[in-house]
Amino acid sequence: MLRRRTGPPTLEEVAALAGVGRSTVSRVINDAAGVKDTTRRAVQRAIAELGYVPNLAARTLAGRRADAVALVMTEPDWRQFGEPFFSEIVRSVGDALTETEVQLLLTLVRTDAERQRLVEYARGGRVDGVMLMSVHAEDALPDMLAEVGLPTVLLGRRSGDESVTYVDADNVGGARSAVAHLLDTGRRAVATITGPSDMYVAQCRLRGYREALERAGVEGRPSWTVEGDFSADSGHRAMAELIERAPEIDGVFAASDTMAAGALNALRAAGRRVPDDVAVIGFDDFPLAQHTDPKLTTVRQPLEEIGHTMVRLLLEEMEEPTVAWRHVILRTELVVRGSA
Amino acid sequence: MLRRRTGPPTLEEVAALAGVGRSTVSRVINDAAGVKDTTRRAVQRAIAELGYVPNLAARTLAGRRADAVALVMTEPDWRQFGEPFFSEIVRSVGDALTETEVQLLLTLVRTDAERQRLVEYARGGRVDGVMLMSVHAEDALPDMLAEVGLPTVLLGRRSGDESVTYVDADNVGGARSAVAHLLDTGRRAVATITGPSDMYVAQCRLRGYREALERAGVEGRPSWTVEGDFSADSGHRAMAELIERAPEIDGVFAASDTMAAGALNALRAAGRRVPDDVAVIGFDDFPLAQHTDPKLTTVRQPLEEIGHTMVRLLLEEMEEPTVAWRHVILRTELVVRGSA
DNA sequence: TTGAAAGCGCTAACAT
DNA sequence: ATGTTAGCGCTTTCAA
Repeated sequence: MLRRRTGPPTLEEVAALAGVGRSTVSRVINDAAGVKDTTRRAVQRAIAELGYVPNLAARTLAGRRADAVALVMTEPDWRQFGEPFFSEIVRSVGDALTETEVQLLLTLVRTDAERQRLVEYARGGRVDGVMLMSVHAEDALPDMLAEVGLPTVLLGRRSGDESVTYVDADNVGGARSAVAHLLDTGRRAVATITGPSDMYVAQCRLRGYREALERAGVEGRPSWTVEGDFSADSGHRAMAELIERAPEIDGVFAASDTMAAGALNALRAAGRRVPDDVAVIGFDDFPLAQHTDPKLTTVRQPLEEIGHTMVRLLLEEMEEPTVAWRHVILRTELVVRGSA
Repeated sequence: MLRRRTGPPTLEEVAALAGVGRSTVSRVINDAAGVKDTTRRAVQRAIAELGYVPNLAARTLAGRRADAVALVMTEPDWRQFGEPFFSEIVRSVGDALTETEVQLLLTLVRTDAERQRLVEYARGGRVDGVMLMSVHAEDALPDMLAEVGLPTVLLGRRSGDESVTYVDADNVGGARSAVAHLLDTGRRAVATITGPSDMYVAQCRLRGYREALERAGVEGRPSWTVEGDFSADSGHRAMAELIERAPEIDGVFAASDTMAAGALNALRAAGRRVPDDVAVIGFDDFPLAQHTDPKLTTVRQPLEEIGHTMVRLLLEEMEEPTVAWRHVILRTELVVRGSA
């Protein structure tokens, strides 16, 4: 590091210049009570004059916290990064933190080397807590962090009995209400395009679909369920397959709006009118729907609230560490727009 | 897993368990030479047994570096975040760092409070260097960092005489070659949709446009230049305006492919055939063009190389701090696809 | 090849 | 209200 001549100004130098003791300076920069106003001023003047900035490493080492939290994105498929879903989460997490003294650190974990580096970084005490997005079922990262007592919050669950604190949307309920809506509006043969069956979120949405059918006394058929991978392309292919093998369907619930958009295209390409012949509802990965079809009815996830809640849980856990993990499931909302 | 008994294991505890001194353990974890092989093994065993991870704050304080760099995104308009341009840069920077011990920290700076927080974070010694993306002309952040001797690299310039080390694409040359291509392929009345005139990058691309016209001996008209804001919408509006006030144009150079996409739509809406009636070239914010029009001819920026170069410059500067700032301008490439 | 000891700059008891 | 002091966990001379 360049400076090291005398190095950057230290608290001690400030104290000397202000003619006070170290601890007084410490009190001033930490807004502690019990400093005479004139003294405080003198110290502040010295700080300004020297351009003093506290050494965070020293502060952390001396027992206080790192005043930083990490928002980790574990995504091998890098293109996900640009998705509105993520940028929306990042934005809301940033918003929730903007009032605090806590610095938000976004980090990427793609390879095992990066995973290892992150663990060392976090365990090394550089952050006070970690939020993880898009964690896959087999990923041990959350456990590696939580087990060491580092406050950790997950966005979504890896499975039905997730042990780490998490915030999730009510995927089952959301799917159920979407399908119920289709049935309520006169559709009978409602199909579904699911997400990858090894993802818990996809399982939940499929469960919701099934529950809605069951509650309405509709006998679903195996041919009404096709698996996609959340991408628009897969939605297109799945829809084409549905048209082929179950021409009777008049409603579709897609486990993501991206797939819903693909399905819409496939329907139109096949000459089916939407929503007259077939109605489509997608599970909303948020503002994306607006880019694809502004009239697509969707199940909206409360992304803003998810971000805020993650931050709240994390800060709470940082404040007073608990052994009890907490799980929050947020309600979704069915947004009915023109074309469903 | 038991923890927090006395806190996480320290180097000292490792030393005790291994039956050696502190410094020996330090040497082992830092891969320093001069440790007998059997000793090294013993230490490693102790480390594993205790699950020891070095305290990074202590390490940093003791004089070594933070082993982290920040990639800062200063973007009030948050929606930019999802742009392929940024995700591509983030990806390539991450790639360039993946082999190193350096942790990449992405941070967002939207408000002044966040700006301040970042400065304190960086000056506080938590990162060894900073890369900044999408810095606006009036932003003093780069200076605030560079002036304290913190290695700093900019993506793009704030003005013609940028003082902080930067990496930029050859915007003038890229624009020139795009327009030259249009002229070479028989277009005469080539218009341009510029970016915001207060952004240096937009100025450069406009300059390139003008230079190309001049070199070809084509007399440009004021009505051939319309200002957009890099968004697709603005491209659409600008094109509509061009059609209106300069119906003679048969070629358009847009300062971003996003605007080019908007322009394309406007042209088609107006019944102009593309590229038969009007050819369009956009300055590529990278993979985006593929989402809009796979046949759109574009000026491609070497984003991968930009990211790598930023990292290289930063690491070099971290290695041995220089007073001399360095500027790198990378060549662009005209990618001719079907429809130009 | 190894250990002992002196800080790195700060916070937080504890004195005053 | 303020100063003194003892660490926080590590790296790094300097001896041995």
